[in-house]
Amino acid sequence: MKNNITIKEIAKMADTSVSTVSRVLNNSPSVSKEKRERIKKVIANNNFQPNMLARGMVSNKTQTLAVVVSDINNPYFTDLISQIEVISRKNNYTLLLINTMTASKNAPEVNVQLEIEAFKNISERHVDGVLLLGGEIDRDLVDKTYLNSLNELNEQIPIVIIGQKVKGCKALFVERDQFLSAELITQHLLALGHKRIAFIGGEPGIKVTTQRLTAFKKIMNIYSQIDDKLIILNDYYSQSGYDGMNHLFDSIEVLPDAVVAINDRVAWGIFRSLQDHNLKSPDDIAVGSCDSFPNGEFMVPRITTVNQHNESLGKIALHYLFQLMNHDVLENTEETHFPELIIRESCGAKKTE
Amino acid sequence: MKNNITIKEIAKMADTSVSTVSRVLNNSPSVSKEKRERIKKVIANNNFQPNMLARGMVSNKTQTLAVVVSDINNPYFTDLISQIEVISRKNNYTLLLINTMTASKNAPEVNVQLEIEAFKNISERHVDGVLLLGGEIDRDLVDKTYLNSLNELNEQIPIVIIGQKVKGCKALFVERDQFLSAELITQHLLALGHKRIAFIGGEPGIKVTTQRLTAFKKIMNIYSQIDDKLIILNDYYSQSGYDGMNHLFDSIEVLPDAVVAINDRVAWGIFRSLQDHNLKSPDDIAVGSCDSFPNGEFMVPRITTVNQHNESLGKIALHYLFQLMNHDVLENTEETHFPELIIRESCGAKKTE
DNA sequence: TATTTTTGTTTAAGCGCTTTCAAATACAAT
DNA sequence: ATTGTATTTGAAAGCGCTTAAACAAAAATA
Repeated sequence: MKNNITIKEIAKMADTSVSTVSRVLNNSPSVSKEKRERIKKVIANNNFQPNMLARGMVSNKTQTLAVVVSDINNPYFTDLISQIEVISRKNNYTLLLINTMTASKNAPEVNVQLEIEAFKNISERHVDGVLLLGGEIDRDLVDKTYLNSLNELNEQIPIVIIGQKVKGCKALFVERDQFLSAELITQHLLALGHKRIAFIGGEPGIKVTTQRLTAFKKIMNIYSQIDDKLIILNDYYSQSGYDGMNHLFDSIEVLPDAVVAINDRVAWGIFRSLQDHNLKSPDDIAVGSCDSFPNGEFMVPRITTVNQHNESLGKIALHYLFQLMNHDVLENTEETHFPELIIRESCGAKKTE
Repeated sequence: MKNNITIKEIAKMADTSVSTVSRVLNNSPSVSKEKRERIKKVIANNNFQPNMLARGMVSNKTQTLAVVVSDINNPYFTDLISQIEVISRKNNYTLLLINTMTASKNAPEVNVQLEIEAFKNISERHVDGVLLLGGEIDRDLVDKTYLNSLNELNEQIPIVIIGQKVKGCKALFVERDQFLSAELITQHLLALGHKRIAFIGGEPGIKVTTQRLTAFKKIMNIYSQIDDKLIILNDYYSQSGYDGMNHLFDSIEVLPDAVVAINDRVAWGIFRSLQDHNLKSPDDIAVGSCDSFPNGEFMVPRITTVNQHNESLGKIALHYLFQLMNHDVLENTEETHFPELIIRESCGAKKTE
């Protein structure tokens, strides 16, 4: 492995001092034109790359953002990350990626420990900012030790969390309205004449699930009634939708008219289960979802779902993070998006009694 | 933002020298038991985290691996990354993520430039190793400047590439057999009695596509014949499959018996197109794919595809990377996996003439 | 008791940069 | 020539850590 050339050697070759070279590297003004040119030439000829560690030591800036994500295999998160990556790169930041896999059902203590270690790691690395996407913070009851550790990191480095606000957490939150999304799809199904509606998917004890389920129940209580046997939680994957729907077939006498899935992937599993029982959506059972995933328009049937405008979520989060990093007074972005119903096929047309 | 405590202050508080504190941090032997305990206590009480930048400066180790990936929204890559992340973390490495988005069809020069800048960034950051997943390296004709830049980085930092070997590239390659995967699915379709077979998806000029297409043609030439009008390349997404199949409906008099899709996502688009034309797979047109994606078993119809054993690819790549980083003599992993046909529903049963 | 060896500790140099401060040079105005 | 001012430059300190080398104290050997 080749040793890297240093600023010292550049200085020697350009017959000047280290400080002057440093000045041209940082575009400091007070360097004479000819000297600047000469130094630049030497830098280019030798393909010199300043060592960021050394720079970071003195400037206290690493040009690095940490992204802590609970499940990098979830398209919702990768979508966010790719947004974040592009904007970061444009602003000269590189991402440190930490996948805490909280979504996989480890024992809660394990997950907590994993994330706390991530915070420690981040602290040691002196990144300039932190983005937290999902994980322990999403639980209805956030672990106390965890919260302390997060707040402690927040004293050192600004943190922006994409998720639902947590009491006692001092980081900045960027929220989506999880209630409204579930309300929209439930209302839509009711408006189409469906009465007996199931709710499938999502993990108990996780805020998103709790909030969507609460909204579902609220709307159902107003316009119809709830059958608790039709509520089946588990997680956010297709398997969960498949198992959930199969369970209904196995355990219920009267099937529901419609199903609300926690997201499109769960809906996918539900479609598969329906097909296995020679039933079709929407003709036999309508299916709507609360969270639009890519390629929903190619599903069979094309899925009716709720778009949560994830496309600008990363941008907003970074907007705030950069402001925190600059110690700016926080200034609102204009981008407040409301969830939006995407009507396709899977809920069917108006049902005539 | 709180200032971090330093080793110097710890030393003062523990009434000892900086070097002794450093020794207990690094588990060096020659520290008396009582002093070690005392120092450890002070460290714990003050929640001291050694500054990794400073450590990196002197040790020339950053405990960081760079992952350069061309499309983080592609489940194939996120799957790899999550494997890589887990193993790295266990070995005390954190990932620097760079998404070059080559998969999006920028002008080639733009992509090349983007990756070259990524290499520069990586070089500045003095990471300990680099993993390259897709991108420019996947082209049939790799750009010369790009290759130079990659080789140059490789002089400084060990690089492992998951992809097809490139002549003149000095990094280490971990390959999958792209020919065999396409052969398997093509043979399977032929064995079931299908004769007129289309090939949809993939990007021209990209190695994976070229190799799979070559294999497809080879097998077709032996057992049947090729109709060039049935070969439609584009990219790797569902839209591409949808458009491709629609194009066949619009432009061809005699539809094919079967289709080979470049991957499951493209197949998904094909299914949607078939449905739009009131056709069904496998009954009307059989569809097989070369590259298994998660949840294929929930598709309607359940897709017959080829498993390329991605589940151990990341592990193997890291195995080699760690060896390179240790300047070990390269030692083979025992894990040579061959692609494997997963027979589900979408190719149908044996066709009777 | 003197001498060597072992063990524990500190001092100091240095990793590659940035930045302060003081010195040197240039130029203009007197 | 003399002074004042503005512009360039370089020496040196320091960022937080590791580590080689020097030193001191304790233990082992003669």
